Order: sequence, then C-alpha cells, then structure tokens
Amino acid sequence: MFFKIDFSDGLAIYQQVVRQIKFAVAGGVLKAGELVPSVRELARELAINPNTVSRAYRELQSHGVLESVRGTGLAVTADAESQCRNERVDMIRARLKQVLAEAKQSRLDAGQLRSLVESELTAVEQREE
Amino acid sequence: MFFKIDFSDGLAIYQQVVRQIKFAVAGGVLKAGELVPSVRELARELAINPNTVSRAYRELQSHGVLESVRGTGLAVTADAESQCRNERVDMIRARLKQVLAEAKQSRLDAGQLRSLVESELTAVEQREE
Amino acid sequence: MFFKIDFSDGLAIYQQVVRQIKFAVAGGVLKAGELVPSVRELARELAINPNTVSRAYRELQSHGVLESVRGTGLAVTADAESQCRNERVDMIRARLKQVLAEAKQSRLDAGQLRSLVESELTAVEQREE
Amino acid sequence: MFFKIDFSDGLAIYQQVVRQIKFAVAGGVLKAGELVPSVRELARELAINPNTVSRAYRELQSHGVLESVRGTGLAVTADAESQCRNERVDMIRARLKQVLAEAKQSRLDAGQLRSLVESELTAVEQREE
DNA sequence: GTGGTCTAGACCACC
DNA sequence: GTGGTCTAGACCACG
Repeated sequence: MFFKIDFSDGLAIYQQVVRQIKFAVAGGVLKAGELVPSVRELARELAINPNTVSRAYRELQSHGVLESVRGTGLAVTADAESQCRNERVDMIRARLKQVLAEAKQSRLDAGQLRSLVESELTAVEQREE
Repeated sequence: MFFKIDFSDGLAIYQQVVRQIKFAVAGGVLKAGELVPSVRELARELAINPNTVSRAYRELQSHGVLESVRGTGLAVTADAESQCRNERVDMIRARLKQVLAEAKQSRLDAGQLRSLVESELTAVEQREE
Repeated sequence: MFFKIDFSDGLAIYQQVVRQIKFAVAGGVLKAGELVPSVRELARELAINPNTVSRAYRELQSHGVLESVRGTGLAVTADAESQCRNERVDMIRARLKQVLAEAKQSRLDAGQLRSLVESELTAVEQREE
Repeated sequence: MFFKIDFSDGLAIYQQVVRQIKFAVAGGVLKAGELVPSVRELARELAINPNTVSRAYRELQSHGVLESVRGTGLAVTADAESQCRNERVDMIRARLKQVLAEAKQSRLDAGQLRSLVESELTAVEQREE
C-alpha cells in the first residue's frame, strides 16, 4: 500500500488510517468502486492490529467514503472522491494552523519561522519527486 | 496566564502544558528564577484538574526546566531559557514536518500546498502584530 | 513477584517500586525484552493503587529502563541491564553513605559502629543463602 | 551548631532535626539541663523554616528529651542522655538494616557488597579525625 | 499558602 | 486483556 503509520505522532493510529485513506481517495490513488485492502491484509502491511484497521474502516463507512459490497469487501463510494478532495485542504489547513499558532505563541521570530517553513516546504517538495 | 488548552488537539493536556511552559520560557515570557503559577491556580485558570497540572510540572522538573523551592512553589531554572530556546525550533520543526509530510502524501498539488502554507503563514504573521 | 513495599520507609512507594525494578533488572531477575507485571497485577499484588504503579512505570520509561509495547505491556529495554547494573552500586552507596554519616555524626564510637556494621553485614549474608 | 540538613535525604527535615538532637544528646554534646538553640536561631543556622524547627522541638518534648523552662527556652531533660544513648544504636541499626536488605535484594555479589561497605566505613572513619 | 503523594474510579486506544 | 490520561478528593510536609 501507499501509506505509513507514525506511532509517535500523537494522533491515534486508526485516525491516521482514516486520514490516509481519505487522502488516497482525494489524490485519485483509490478510485470510486475500487476495493480497499482487506482488514487483515492492511493490518499485516502496516504492522498494526486488525481491530484498529477495522475501526478505521468502520469510521470511513460512517463518513460515506467506503461502502460494504456483499461478500467482496469494502469499496470506495461514488461520491467519495469529490468529498475527500473538499475535505483534504481543510484537514491540512487545520493542522497547519495549529502548528503555526503554536510557533507564533512561542514568540519565535517571524523571520526564523518563515525560513524554517520555507526550508521544510522545499525539503518535502524535493523528496521523492 | 498566557496560554490555553485545546481539548480536541489529540495531544494530552499535560503535554500541552509542558510545551507551552517551554515555549513561554524560550520566548522570555517566563524568566529564570521566576515562579510559575501554583498547581492549583493554573488548574483553576485552565479549568483542568490540579493533578494534570502537577504531572506537567513534574515532567518539567525532570526535564530540568523547573525546580522546586520548598514551600514556595516551582521556579524556572537558571539554564532553562537556553535549553528551551534550543528545543523550541526542533519541537516546531517536528510538527511541521508531520503536517507537510501528510500534505505531500495526500498528493496535494505542490503549488496548492505552497500557496496554502504562504497564506496561513502570512495570516499568523499579521495576527496581533 | 519478588519484591515488597515498606509503607514506613519514608521513601515514596512509587520510588520503592522504581528502585526494586531497577534492582531486579540489575540482578538479572528481569531480562531484556521480558514483560514486567501489568499495572493492575502489580498493584493488586503489592496492595497499592494502580496509579502508583503506573507512576513508577512511567518513571522507569523516562529512565529508559522500560518501553511500552502497544496493547501488550511494558518490556525491559535492551540496554536496561547494563544501565541498572551501573546505577545499582551508586544507589546503594548513596544510602550507605547517609547512614554511616549519620552514625558518625552521632558520635557513636568507631569500634562500636564497625562491629554493628559487621554483625548486620554478616546477618544479611547468611540470610537465605 | 553541629549538624546539617540533607534536603535530598528523603527523610523529612523535622525528622532529621529530631534525630540529630537525639544524637547530640546521646553523644554528650548536649548535656542534661543545657538549653537548645532557640527556634529562630536554629532555623536561621540551618536555613530552614522556624515552623519546622518548632515541630521538631515539639516532637522532642513529647519524646521526653526536651522540656520547656519557663521564660528561658527548652532544656535537655535529666534522663535524656541515657534514653538517647539507648535509642541511638537502634536507630542506626534500623537504617543500616534497610540499606543492607536492599543491597541483598538487588543481588549484588556478597563480596562486592562487603568491600563497598568496608570502603565507605573506612572513609567515614578517617573523615575529620 | 505551597508541592508531593496516594487512592479511587472513570474513559479511551489498542491487542 | 493492556497502558495512558484525566478527574476528584484526601493527607502530609514545609513556609
């Protein structure tokens, strides 16, 4: 699969799975109708407990991103892509705001902050391109 | 006092307190020798349990940022400022990396990401200046 | 398990637990990778509150002696044994120094002190050997 | 005065004062009828709070070691010396037992323990002689 | 008043 | 089942 778990992220593991599935859908990596990996397969791949994957999938179903296909597995819903695309920027912006607010509140010099952000942004742009 | 708790941050409350105290020290808001608010006072102010504040303070003591003054309270240590100043950039960078990595992995267009970051950065720079 | 709490020791209970776990690791009773008793189990066994055990375990984690294995328990870290072995003599020596300094300062006759120490040392050597 | 407070001893400060007064009496440094320093004076000397000294003196009075002399201060009682002399060895032995038991329980090699004790004992004997 | 410790009991995330 | 976090409330030592 195409994502990774950060065990020291602070964010709950199942939440990370939820976010990453949504991002995969938003980015067109997972398309409408496509099946997501089985609970067991994904659990093995990410080295996490199947229950955790299961919980993430349950959440994604209740968010309308996945739907169960009888006897086959869980598939991406028809309108998942547009929905996730919309959510995506907001989800990222929200976390970004948090980080910047914290930086601001730490009284880090504006110039230092800007250059820190610049360098990290450039770093992430160049990675794996 | 000068900081707030975000109950939906995901980050544990006591960890938020730890970070914010460190940031306050790094930013010179709390200076060496100065007393931090008493456990009970800060707990009341943030509307959290004294034990939670206490745990944060205990952590800060073991990190060498605070030291106990018998019967008087907890004071910022002499070398806390330089230490926190050093930690500060790393703490911010770490969270920044997380967010940007997630954004990247969401396959958000590089240009979109850059402009999103730019606008949020500018927003935070202008706020309260 | 293999240790006991002395409620009239003066030393905080959680500290006693910390010391005894370290001693157990130093003595090879607890080996790297091995799980320590669960918080609830040890609490029940020592007839103390689970939070007290938890606090001791948290301290041991921050000292690098234990590490959390998600959903499984707390395990002794790889380098805990050598670390605890090193600490052990210092911990014992520190308390020994205290006692002897107090004895000295009580103006107990040097000969009396020496024979007192001798007899207790012999006693402890013979016990359970 | 002739004693010192160890703030990191674990033992409560007022208890340290109690023990040291008793030791001073046992060692003949303070004799029957002699006045102990005033609460304020001793507090200043040891750099502790007068309330703490006061509490220690109260405890010593209830133990029959000190008695109040109207308008003059606190004096060592007539039978304090023999009483303290008797207590002294037991008090020291009790703490010694604790330390040795802990060492034993840490599985420190008997030879190592013995040589550790020897060296500390010799060290304390030579100091200030 | 201060911090330090302990208890009791709750809820959550994860296995 | 596991640890992690939080709350509530108690008692102690010290100033």
